[in-house]
Amino acid sequence: MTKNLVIVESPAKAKTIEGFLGKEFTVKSCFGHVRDLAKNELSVDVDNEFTPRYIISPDKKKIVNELKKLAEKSEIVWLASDEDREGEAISWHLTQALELADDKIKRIVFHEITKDAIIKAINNPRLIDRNLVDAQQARRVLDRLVGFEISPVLWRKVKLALSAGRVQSVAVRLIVEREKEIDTFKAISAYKVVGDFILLKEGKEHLVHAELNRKFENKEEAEAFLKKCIQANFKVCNVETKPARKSPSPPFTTSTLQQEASRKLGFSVSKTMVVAQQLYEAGKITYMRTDSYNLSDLALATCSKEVSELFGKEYHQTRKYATKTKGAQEAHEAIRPTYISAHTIEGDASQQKLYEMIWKRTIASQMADALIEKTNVNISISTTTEEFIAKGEVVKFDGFLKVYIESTDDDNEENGKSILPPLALGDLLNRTEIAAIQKYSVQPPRYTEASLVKKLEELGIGRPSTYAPTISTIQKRGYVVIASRQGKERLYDVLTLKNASIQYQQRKEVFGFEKAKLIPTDIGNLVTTFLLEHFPDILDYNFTANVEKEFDEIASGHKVWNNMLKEFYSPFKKKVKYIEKNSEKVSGERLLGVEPETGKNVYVKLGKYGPIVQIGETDEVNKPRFAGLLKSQSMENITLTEALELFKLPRTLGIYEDKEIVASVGKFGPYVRYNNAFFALPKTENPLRITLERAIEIILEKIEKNSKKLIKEFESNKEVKVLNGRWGAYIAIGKENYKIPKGKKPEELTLEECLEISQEEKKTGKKTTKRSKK
DNA sequence: CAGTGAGCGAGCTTCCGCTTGACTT
Repeated sequence: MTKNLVIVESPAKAKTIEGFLGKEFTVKSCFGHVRDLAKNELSVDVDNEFTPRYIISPDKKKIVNELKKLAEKSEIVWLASDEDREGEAISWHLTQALELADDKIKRIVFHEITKDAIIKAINNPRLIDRNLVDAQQARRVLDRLVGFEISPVLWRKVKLALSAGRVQSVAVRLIVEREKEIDTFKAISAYKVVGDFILLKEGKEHLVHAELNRKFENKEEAEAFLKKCIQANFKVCNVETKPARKSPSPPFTTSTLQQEASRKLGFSVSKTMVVAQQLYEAGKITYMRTDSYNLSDLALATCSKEVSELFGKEYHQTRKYATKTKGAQEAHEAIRPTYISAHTIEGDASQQKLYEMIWKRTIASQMADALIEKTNVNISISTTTEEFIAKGEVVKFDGFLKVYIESTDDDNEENGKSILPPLALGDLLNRTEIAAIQKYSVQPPRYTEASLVKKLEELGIGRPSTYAPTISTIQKRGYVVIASRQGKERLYDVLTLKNASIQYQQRKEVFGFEKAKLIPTDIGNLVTTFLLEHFPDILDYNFTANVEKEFDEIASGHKVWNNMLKEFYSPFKKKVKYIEKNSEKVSGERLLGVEPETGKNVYVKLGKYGPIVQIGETDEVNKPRFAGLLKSQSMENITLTEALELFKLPRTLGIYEDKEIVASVGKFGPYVRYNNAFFALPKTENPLRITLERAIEIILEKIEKNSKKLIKEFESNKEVKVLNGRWGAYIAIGKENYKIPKGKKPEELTLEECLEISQEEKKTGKKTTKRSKK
């Protein structure tokens, strides 16, 4: 019987800490919050001091019971949840859920998982900070009020099952507004001039590449300049060398890890988190949901040793980074390898790549600046005052660059920062070619998942644990999609001076191509417009920052939490009621034109199940006709011709083996139907255009694939099957499915083994998976 | 589950943050 029960949030952490403490301590994890507001009702008594009604979260009942039993047998319960607002609340909820007496609990905190830190924490227990808990309650209740009051307004005024929230609505707004910027963006162009010269020195020819120190607004000016160059002499008129230094980036936080993994490894935000979680659970890295740049003293010391041994003492520099992130809570360390000495790890390719990146970033953060020598050489032109400038860069001491180079979102800086030939004042240069190239300004880039996270973090909106879920929520609600945009072609001018003649040329370039970016949908646009009109304060980019200030005042005891909520709620609720009563339903209806045959109006608007086209008026005796838009179309861009075409569905494509093939769009997207079965069309196919041949191909493929679904069947018991599913092989018995234990080959399973596995899983209480209803 | 889109109105949807497994066209 142990005397001490320590409760932390994460099970991996519990395991590590148990090793540090003696036999007298049992360490358990509560898996985060154990109580919350009930899911399907407001659960806040708004007329009575905003008293929350908490329940034990259904998925935590088991763990709460277990902890309760252990707590009863213990003398002291050490509440060791994270040292931040949520962590403090978790501890307080534990005292309530486990019914712990005040004299039985001790609250302890530590920021790093080292033996010293834990022992120190145990020796310095404190009480639960009720002010901090109240700040969390204010945060929780505010989010509930915002979400559960505004969402129903959207159901009635826009479309069913939509949602609004302090974080998600602002995230969507960012994407919507970026798209607007792109729509209204007008590219302007200027002529950039680059020159190639030859330097003759010591019998050798050296090539010098330089750029003019100004741009020209139009072709005429550019041409006039080139003409002046025909007779000109080019001479080095200034050589300037100055030292510069580059410093490494701080070690990773959740958000910077997501950004860098996206740029360097092409990982989605959620993939990064899944892989990081695996590394964490395997004990390879520290906790992956953090906003702190801090490294433990132990980590600093081992980095110092590692750098010195690998590269020499002169490469090492101890650095501590201060957090500049708004609202950071810094309950953890930065993300770093648990053991710096492990340069690589075992694991799958994703784990290895992500680990290597974390290792390099951590090590580099404790390395010396790179020392660089930058050289600017000015080249005068005898016939005019403009000058060419050649830039060179020489790394004198590589420092941290030996290990790690951070990438940026706009990796298109091409202008050569290379080594320059030995240019000296007064050197004469021969021109080989001077070109004036028309360059267009670049439209703002659409957000990637990772760059959206970066923006949200800058605004102090969302937390490390919610970045990935937020991105998936706004997609699930249909506000945004991840899609690519084809680039468009345009011509640009190139004027080239070679020998004594100027050649004029037009070249083609593709611009605006973007791959896998966040793009708003019609619904995203409509909802954002609606919310901006009626709830501008909540959609304000500073809303979170402002309420955070109030949460801080609650935490410091200068404000009472339910008073803060009262101040917010009274005007807010009034607004909600007013809108319910006075605002019209929005559908984004737009008149496209008239149908030629009938002269009836053709509209596009948001219907109950998504965007639709309507021919005729709603109040006519003859009901209007409707057709849904294709996924690739949008309410904003659809043309009358495209809209009318939609009414050609369903389309009969032809006959295959005596049966008709029909293409159309259904509840689940475009499909072809054949022999009473449905075959979903891949994204690349359009039901309006698909040919009979292609449809047959798709049908045969699917039939082929289905035949492979069955791995094994048993004569004596037809109920039992081994099937191939999306996540590999599984056993299906009637309508229940069972996992195949690791180490067993699906093809070799016998009927007896299958039944045994199903019995086993039922007994261990594992939830068997039933076919989802509906 | 693969043809809905009016209006009536039963019963439903929805937030953010903390944590892991379980999840099967």
